[in-house]
Amino acid sequence: MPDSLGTKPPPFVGQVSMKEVARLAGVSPMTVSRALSTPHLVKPETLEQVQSVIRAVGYVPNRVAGSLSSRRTSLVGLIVPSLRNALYAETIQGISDVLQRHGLHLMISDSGYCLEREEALISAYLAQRPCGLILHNTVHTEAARQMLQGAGVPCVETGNLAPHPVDMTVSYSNRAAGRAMAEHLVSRGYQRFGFASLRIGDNERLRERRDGFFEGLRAAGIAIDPAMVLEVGEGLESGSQAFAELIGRDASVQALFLAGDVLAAGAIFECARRGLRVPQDIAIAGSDDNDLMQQMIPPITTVRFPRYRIGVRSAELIVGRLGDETLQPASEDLGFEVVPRGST
Amino acid sequence: MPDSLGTKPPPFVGQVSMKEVARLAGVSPMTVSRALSTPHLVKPETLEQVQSVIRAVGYVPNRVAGSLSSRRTSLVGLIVPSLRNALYAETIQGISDVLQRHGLHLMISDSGYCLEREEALISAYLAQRPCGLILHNTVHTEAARQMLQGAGVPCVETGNLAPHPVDMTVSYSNRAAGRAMAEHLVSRGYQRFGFASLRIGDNERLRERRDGFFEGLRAAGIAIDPAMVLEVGEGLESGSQAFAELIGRDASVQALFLAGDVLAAGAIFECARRGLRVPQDIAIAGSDDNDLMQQMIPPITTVRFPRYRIGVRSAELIVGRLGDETLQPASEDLGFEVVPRGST
DNA sequence: TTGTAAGCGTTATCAG
DNA sequence: CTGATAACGCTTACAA
Repeated sequence: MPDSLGTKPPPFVGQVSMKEVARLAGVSPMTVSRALSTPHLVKPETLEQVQSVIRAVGYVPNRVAGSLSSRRTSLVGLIVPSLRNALYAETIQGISDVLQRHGLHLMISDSGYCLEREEALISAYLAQRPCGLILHNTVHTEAARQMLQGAGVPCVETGNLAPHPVDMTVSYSNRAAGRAMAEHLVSRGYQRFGFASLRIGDNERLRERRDGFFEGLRAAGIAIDPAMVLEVGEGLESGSQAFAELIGRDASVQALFLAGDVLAAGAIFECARRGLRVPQDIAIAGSDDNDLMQQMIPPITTVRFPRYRIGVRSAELIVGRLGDETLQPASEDLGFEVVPRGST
Repeated sequence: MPDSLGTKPPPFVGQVSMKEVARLAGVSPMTVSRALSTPHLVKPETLEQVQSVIRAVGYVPNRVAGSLSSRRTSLVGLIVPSLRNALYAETIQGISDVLQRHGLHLMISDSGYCLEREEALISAYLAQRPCGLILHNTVHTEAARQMLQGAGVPCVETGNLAPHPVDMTVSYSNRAAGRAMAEHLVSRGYQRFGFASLRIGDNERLRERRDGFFEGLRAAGIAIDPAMVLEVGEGLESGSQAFAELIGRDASVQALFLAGDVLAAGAIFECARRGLRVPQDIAIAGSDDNDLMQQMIPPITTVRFPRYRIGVRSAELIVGRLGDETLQPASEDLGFEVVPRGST
């Protein structure tokens, strides 16, 4: 996969090695190593001496060598479906905040919602011997599962409650969220529903959310017309289109659940353009709360997921495992919240 | 900085080493190495033999060892001011897309808009011996500059046209963008202006955009009242507040340039709530185009920056340098575009 | 508190 | 086309 990037004498930072620092400081390399990793075990004067040489020559330790020797890197790998999506940004920030506090570094890639690409990435990441792996996905290829299981690297799956986690999970239940939204809408008295989401494909999270929604409706004795179920692309524009399509198919529809991305906001914009009143003429609910949902006119009823917290807990589980390898596989359900607003 | 994460016998993926694979395949480790990196240099039958052992035992090469030996990693470091911000997401995606194509991996952190934290991150990243570094920032501490210069690692600065790049730059001119927006608004006939941005602090990009705006107004013989210049927090809500504050200070203001984040959209929402007509009662312009700006009612005039392209070109410059170390420092201006819409 | 010795698992190099 | 050998720059383990 990696194409060759030239084979000339490669660039390298280390003009100065630990050995050289040691020589200049008149100590052994081991003492320099200690001065860096366990300064309290070095005599103050020696420490001072070493540190001054380090500063003088601008020595930057080589973690590649260090990692090989100690058999431990400071890299945590993260694979998300998409980097563009603001959705994942919150989680990434949570992960990053925790890792940074612990001197760990985040390696990140996107699978483009493709399981085969995820598999390739997992393999490439394992080659870097990361000290942890976080996957925003709970469905993997068989090969990927095997690699993960065999690797013995702490691994957190997130984005959905995984029934059979490879190792650890931190998430919320998309199915329950969908159900809860159905219950909310039913409780408001709506009877005729429409549903749109991003393309589901391999996306277990969306599938669950949708199925949960249908389940909730069924529980209330309501069936949704298959013609009123849509998959569309990303972006506000798609939300507008989804709205147009659904209302075109059944003008008497009373409530739409537009699950994912900012589809619901796009629908509200479309309503405004058409002069439709929300929720009097039609109710609209979304998922993934953010300040746009809150600021829209009317503000949009959504399901809120604790995305930042999920990032934080995912990273914390990795860090915890590093500190204590006997920690058992954990599965955390961080829940969700239906936020009722003016749009329903 | 890294706090100790336990010192027990560390976890490791490599149940199987190259040596072991070699033994099982009845060849030397070097042949296994070649089978992996330069398969065309290995006799087909030997290759087949080695590959089948690799599959059988699930061997995952250890890139840490490989990197140490070859003195070359496949890691590119990226430091952005914030991971949350959708702004950077586009650029990150561009970088990631290119790196992935070349078998490189992205290490990412956020500096939280803090130069000292950026410095610490640069140092930590250099310790990983990355094959490239991308900084979404052009102003650094003196120590950071020195490290970067001494490191000899390909480095791209972005986010603003750097007058004195450490190595390479890929960007657009925030100053020119500010000026262009001033010219646009002046050309529409507005005379009394207000300006709000996120907190500027060490953020050279925002400072330049603001100064460019003032410069453009001055060039048209227009002065902006210092009381009509504001700094606010992030988010739509802040945009609403900025609007409220500015209009409160001078009800006769005709046009607002809300530079940064989604401030302009927040202002438009506030107008809607107050029943003000845009642009008849007041014109509003923003920066950083995205589909929200486009979908708002009215759609918002903005400056559009080629954020995805910037990511792509940044990564390409790194990759290019890896392939040919004699490539000279490049500085690319990818420009920007004022997108006139209904809000002005 | 410091030092010595022995790797860590690859790849560069050169010989065959 | 294949192999032997010597690094790569650090840390672990043990000794002094």
